[in-house]
Amino acid sequence: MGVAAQTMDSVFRALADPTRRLVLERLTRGPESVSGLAAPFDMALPSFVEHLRVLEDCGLVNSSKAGRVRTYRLVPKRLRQAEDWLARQRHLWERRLDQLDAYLLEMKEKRS
Amino acid sequence: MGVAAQTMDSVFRALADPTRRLVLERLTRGPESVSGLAAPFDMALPSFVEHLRVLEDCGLVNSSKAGRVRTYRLVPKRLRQAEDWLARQRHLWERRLDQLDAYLLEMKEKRS
DNA sequence: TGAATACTTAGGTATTGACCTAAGTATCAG
DNA sequence: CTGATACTTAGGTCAATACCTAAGTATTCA
Repeated sequence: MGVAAQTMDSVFRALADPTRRLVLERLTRGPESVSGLAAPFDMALPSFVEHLRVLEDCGLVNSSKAGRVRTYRLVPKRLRQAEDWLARQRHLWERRLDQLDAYLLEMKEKRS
Repeated sequence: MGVAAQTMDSVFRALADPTRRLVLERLTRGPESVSGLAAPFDMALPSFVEHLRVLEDCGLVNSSKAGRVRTYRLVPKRLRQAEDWLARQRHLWERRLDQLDAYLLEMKEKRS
């Protein structure tokens, strides 16, 4: 059925940080090294690398090392799973828009 | 342009907990009271209410109190913003599928 | 080979998150 | 008006997160 809850936990958790989201956005322009990814951020390298570890642990990216350079790239699968959950929720929510209508009506009544 | 980063932070953070996701799923069946939402969970009420606070603080739900009963309901806006971010990312990622192809090719080479 | 580069490891601090128990307030039902 | 109900507040523990500095290892290049 659904994706394991722990997977969803770790993916949403990873997305809940602006540094990590910016890294993902950067990677949409192509693979990049650790120092290349770190450059825009005013943060000690070990701290930044920890963000990369979070992204890799949850499967949003992967990496490989050639010589002394480690290169990161996107892995679409997890992001798609997260999007699927959200899309399914939104679908269900919209079937419940009558709730919202009821709420708006209630607000209108309060105002008058 | 985009939604404020802090908003995205708090929404993804809220989604990164299985209890909170289950609450959202429950609310797609309609508004519900605190105790009604809490019933399925083996958790002290104050702990559970804290989850509701997180959901309300980030705008995924709202609540109103009538007498001694507080009722929660979904608010679609934030979820849609989160979905939009993910959809945009996925779109960009897919335009980069050549990266993935390159990676898969690399793996194939390693295996041989 | 020796210095520079690109991470990596080790370990420390401060805040936040997820839970708990105990006790409080506000409403409603009889 | 009294007890039960439905939260709410107060405060405490424990683990995880997001940073840091300092020092290490592994490559590459002159």
